Amino acid sequence: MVIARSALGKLRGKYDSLSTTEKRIAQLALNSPSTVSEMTIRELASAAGASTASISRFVKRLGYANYREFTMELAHVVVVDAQEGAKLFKELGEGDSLGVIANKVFHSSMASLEATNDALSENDIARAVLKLINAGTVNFFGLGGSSIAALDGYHKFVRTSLNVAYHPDYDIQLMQAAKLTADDCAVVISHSGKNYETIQIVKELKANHVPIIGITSYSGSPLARAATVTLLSLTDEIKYRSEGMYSLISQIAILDSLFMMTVLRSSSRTQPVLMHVRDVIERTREEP
Amino acid sequence: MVIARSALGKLRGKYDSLSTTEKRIAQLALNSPSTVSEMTIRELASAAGASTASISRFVKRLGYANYREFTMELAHVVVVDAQEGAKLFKELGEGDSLGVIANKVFHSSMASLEATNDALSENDIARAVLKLINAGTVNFFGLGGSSIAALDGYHKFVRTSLNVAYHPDYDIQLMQAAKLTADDCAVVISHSGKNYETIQIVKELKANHVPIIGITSYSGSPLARAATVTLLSLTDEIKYRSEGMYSLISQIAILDSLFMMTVLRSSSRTQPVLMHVRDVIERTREEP
DNA sequence: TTATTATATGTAAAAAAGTTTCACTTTTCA
DNA sequence: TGAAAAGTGAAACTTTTTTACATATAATAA
Repeated sequence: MVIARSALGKLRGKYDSLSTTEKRIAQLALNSPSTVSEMTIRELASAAGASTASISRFVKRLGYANYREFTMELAHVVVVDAQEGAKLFKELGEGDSLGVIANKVFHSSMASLEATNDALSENDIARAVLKLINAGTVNFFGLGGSSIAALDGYHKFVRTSLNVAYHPDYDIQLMQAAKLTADDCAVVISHSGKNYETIQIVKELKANHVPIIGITSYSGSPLARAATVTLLSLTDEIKYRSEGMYSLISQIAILDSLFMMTVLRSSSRTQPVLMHVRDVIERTREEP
Repeated sequence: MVIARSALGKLRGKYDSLSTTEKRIAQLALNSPSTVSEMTIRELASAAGASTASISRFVKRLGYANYREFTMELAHVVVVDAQEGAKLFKELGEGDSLGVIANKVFHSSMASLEATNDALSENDIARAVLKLINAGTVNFFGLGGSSIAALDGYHKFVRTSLNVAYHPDYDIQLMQAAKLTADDCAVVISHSGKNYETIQIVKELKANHVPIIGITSYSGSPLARAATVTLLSLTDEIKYRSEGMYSLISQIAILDSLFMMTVLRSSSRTQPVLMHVRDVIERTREEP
């Protein structure tokens, strides 16, 4: 199989065998492929001081079927080049355009999702799902920035057959926690995992032996230690001013996953999945 | 530097506002950009069951000067895609394990972010940021599922020097809308862009000439048409039961971007960015 | 509902782009 | 030196693309 030579390669390769006029044309294409790729045959002809006929013959001699094919390949060259150069934007530079800022934000989010996904263990997920679908009531807890994720969890799960509860107010969350039992399930969300009020809630839950699904970014945090199952919402390593920003998206994606799995449970066709959940749990009784 | 929206981004961004015939054309281009990039206008017309005239108008509507420019950009996409490598996730199979389900959810989210990022135009972002930083008060509106994104917007922007407001209650949102003026700014979030209550709010805002930043997934929706600036939160094409699920993450990422840009404004070191915002706007006065 | 207006779409003519023919010039080499 | 070969541009010709126009269809208002 013959490797596809780039347009510039062909140009350089045949350069010596070209006539004077054709060399002029080739020169133009080699010097500024991007410009030439956008020219019509007439424009190129006049730029090279040649006739359109010469250009037409020129591209055929290079092996292209027609002029359009030639410009197309020139354009490819341009793209590849541009990408090589653009690779490496790490940090947000001071003079960055809005487009670059947007790119950076989106890619940080995507990196956070990727990291979070990588860190999830099937075993933990399975245990979490089992707790959820067997719970009398499912209760979401989250304060400050994490209240958004908690609210989202409520919004999603309220569509299922589960009994769910969430209250934005801290005092009510605390009272709610006091009412739960070992038959219920609590989903506690906290980026840092050590917010004082959140920990008060966790203590209350522990006192009542309520199963806790903790969603936090720090595996060593009080929340992570106290939780029955911990799901980590990792963030992209490059931090801006507000590091909690990208963890929200990871938190939500975790909730999405739990939601999807819970929904699938009710579908009879996906009963096998549920069986599999139990299997996974049986198979791994050791625990962290 | 103006961000180059990819051809696919443009296609996805405008897709919803296209006519039936044009959707057919767009579909072809989205499905096999490489093939289409090599077609003449006639071939594409017959492949799409349309006239050459329609194709010509179609590419102009997308913002290209002529058909050749369009095929050229499609060819670019091909190169970029080929380099990305294969993305092999398809649908969720019935017997999929929990780990696979999680993978799928996360990758759908990432794909949604990618599509959303692709479809954002720097021009639109710039206009949105300018509206925000010059507004007397910034007001978030969102009902149902989108209330979460609205709340998130409030949470983020409340840390800035801007005056922000958000109320979860519909009636209060409506009253709040009635109080705003042309000096304020409204951020209206709605996945479908056509929720009845949301549109009532939009009408109220329009009556008062309040600038509207619309965040929705459908470029042809009433919200998108009414908004001063529309930012599209695209979702991965593969839909599950609840398609709004992945748009939340895109919505949040858009808000993150706006937030970052707004924050950067207050840093004196990044004043150039702001200048650039104005530049971008000056430079691009046409367009919808 | 019907009239009216806007939107979509294809046909066909015009314009633009690209290719080929042909006559003329220059170069090559016996 | 002079025939054959190669190079070139003008113009005829073909193909491709755009635009103008007419018609159909959908949306909107009375």
